[in-house]
Amino acid sequence: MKQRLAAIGTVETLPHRVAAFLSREIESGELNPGARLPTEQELSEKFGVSRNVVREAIAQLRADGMIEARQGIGAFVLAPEQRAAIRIDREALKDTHNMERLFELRCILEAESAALAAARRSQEHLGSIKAALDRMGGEERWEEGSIDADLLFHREIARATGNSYIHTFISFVCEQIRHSIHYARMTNPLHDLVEINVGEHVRIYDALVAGDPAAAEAAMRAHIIGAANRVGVKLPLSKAKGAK
Amino acid sequence: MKQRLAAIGTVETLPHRVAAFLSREIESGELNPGARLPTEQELSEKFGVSRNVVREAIAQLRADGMIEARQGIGAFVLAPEQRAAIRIDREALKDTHNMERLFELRCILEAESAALAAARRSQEHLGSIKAALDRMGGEERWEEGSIDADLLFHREIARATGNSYIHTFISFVCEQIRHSIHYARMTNPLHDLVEINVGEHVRIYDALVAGDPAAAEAAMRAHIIGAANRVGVKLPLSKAKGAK
DNA sequence: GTCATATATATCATCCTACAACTTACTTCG
DNA sequence: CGAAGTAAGTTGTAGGATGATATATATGAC
Repeated sequence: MKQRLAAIGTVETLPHRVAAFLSREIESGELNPGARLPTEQELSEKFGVSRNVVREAIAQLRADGMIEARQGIGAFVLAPEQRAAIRIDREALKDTHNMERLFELRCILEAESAALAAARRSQEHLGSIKAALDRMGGEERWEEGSIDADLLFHREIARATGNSYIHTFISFVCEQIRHSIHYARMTNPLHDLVEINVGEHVRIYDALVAGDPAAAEAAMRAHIIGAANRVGVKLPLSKAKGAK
Repeated sequence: MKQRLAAIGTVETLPHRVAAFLSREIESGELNPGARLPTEQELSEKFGVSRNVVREAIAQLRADGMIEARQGIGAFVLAPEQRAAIRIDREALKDTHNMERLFELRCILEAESAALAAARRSQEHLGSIKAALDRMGGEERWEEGSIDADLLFHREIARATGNSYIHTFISFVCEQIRHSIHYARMTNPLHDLVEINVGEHVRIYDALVAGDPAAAEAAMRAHIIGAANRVGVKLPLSKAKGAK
């Protein structure tokens, strides 16, 4: 009877659950910055787990800069500004509004990055981007493979900017969107096939080859807006300027 | 002799050090994705700490999606794409090149966000942005206060986009830059006073009031390039278009 | 010999206790 | 009244014990 969804190895460990609980309590504002958390012992009693489990949970929050523990005193909630990590709540992404916001962020990041990539790409970069492009169309409709190739295409463009932070941020945002779409398809098999518009990708690639930043940016912007539409998210971007 | 820098309560706990070590080993490629980590016992012996400490360290890496632990088998390094969090190594930011990259990312994020903010800002938003602006100039040269106000100014603009993810990302990047500059000043007191160009901020604010996205974007871009220059980082942005 | 079952082993997951280090508050004594 | 010392509470670390899970080995039936 111990059913297990096992969403790809996410075994939902005890520390993870405790951390998620506390994290939510902080995000929601029940625990304001400066507030002191209950002691480890109180938490372990409250959740019915060992103090060890509580400590592992707190270690997470601490690493993220959400709380600060001071020996002999206790643990305190830190201000949101001093977070040491960005983490996106996947539960929240089930809300279409948040999905829309994430696509908007992605658009901002990728559009300008495409312009940078067009200006800086090397031949080696173009090669790996082309390879991803080929995989995308040639994957004979094996969905996961096409999606992987799609993501790789975007990551390789981010890499071509030569800026590792841009690469990290774009990879992260894309991956969050991928997970979110994956989940949406699990629960609602309406859109059974995620269409990938190869034409849009080719236009981006051509602009990169031509080394035309403005064209690359426009093509990327159009592509992401299109991709959002295809999964049922319409972007309210102000900047659909000079399209097509 | 137990000297302590005590960078604001960062007491350098044992799990933190172990996590940092493993994290570096993964980032540097010594532990490739798919590779198996040493067992918890081996690690505890290697570092001379208890297994408890090792587990807290691993809990961190797990939460970040850097490794995956499977009961009965071991812990394995995950591919960079499946990170669940973005974290920036502050050690790496001591390198000017990385600082430059971070400013470039910030420029991309904030420029377009300023355009969005200009299109969407409410009166309430303008009020809090103005408040930050006033604090910035009026802080009678108390550095930390001015810097706080500066950051608040940028955060409030990000908030005015109405997109919480944009707010989170911009806050995060700005905070990393702040820490990095703070550190640079500690070790190298050459630039003793971080100048804040109030004029640039006013131009951004005026564009927001006017509801002019293009002007807001241009002003923000010019400001960030200027800010980077003032701390000794020159941005190689391709997009200094329509400058002024 | 081959396959299925049972056992042993390795590893992570959790729990428990104990002590050290640190802070705060109280008590005691001058 | 003041200062030093003491006690209690809290986090940090250590170490061992047990449960859960996966792999490898051994055993036995056919």
